[in-house]
Amino acid sequence: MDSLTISEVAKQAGINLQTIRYYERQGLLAPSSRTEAGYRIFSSESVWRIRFIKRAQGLGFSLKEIKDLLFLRIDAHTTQADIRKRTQAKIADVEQKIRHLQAIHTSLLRMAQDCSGCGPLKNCPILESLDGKEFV
Amino acid sequence: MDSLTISEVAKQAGINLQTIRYYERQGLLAPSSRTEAGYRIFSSESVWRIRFIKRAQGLGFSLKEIKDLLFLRIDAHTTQADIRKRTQAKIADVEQKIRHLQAIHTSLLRMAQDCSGCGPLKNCPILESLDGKEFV
DNA sequence: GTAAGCCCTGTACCTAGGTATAGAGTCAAG
DNA sequence: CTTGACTCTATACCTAGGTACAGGGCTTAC
Repeated sequence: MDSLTISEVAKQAGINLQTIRYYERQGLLAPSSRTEAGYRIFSSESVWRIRFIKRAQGLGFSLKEIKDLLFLRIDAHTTQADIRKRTQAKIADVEQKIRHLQAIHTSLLRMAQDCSGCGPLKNCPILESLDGKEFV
Repeated sequence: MDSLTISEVAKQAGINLQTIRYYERQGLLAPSSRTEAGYRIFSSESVWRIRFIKRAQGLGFSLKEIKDLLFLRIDAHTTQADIRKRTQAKIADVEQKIRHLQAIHTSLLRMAQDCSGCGPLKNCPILESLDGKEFV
């Protein structure tokens, strides 16, 4: 009752069947065994693992980083501190992305504020900004 | 003196030569003419246009959106209001991305704070979060 | 025993924004 | 008149994260 076919896993995890095979190729997931005919057999743990992957992706981890996390987890020498360190690196990463987007946001806002929304196009301050006449 | 070869444009705009041909294929840029031998001839305006593209990219516009902006600009019926509207749509887009990253940031921070950084791995609150036992 | 509905592998395709390579033609200097 | 630097097109390759399809093999119910 704990042995699932690939389509059952896909359905339970809410994921495309092809994606499961893709994760297997990427080394993120493996069937616990195969039938004589070569059919993949998964345990319900695989469903958890896919959910883990999806949550971590949602938090901005790449598949490669997630794979690292999974292997860290399996490694007997890994400590909570290791996992915490990865998480803190990812926090710094996300903070960096936010700062970048905020700089973009500021520039766009300034451009839109400078523009009255009327007047001839050739005097459009937004396009002038993009032309680099006064914008860094 | 206003007619440049592709490699001169590439050098002046600080961009890869192949990228210029790529932009041409994408309809973002075109040589003003060709020599008899088929060599592209650019005007120095192309250098400005590439800078425009690079600035707009830096502000989070995709090449497709930039192409739209360029065509808007050429269209005689376009007004400042049209350009302003695009810019405001992009502002909303950037704000959305910032909100998403901030939600990620909050979750990651909470996970890291819950984790003392010591203790056995099997009790790691970060991994528990990712396992979905208490985390949305 | 056969048809539907699974499953397998391998390969190609997709977006986005390029970069690289192959094979051929052109141009200018010595 | 040849050599090296430049250009052309076409095609392949790259990351990231998948998705789709072709051609075949199981399995199960009728």
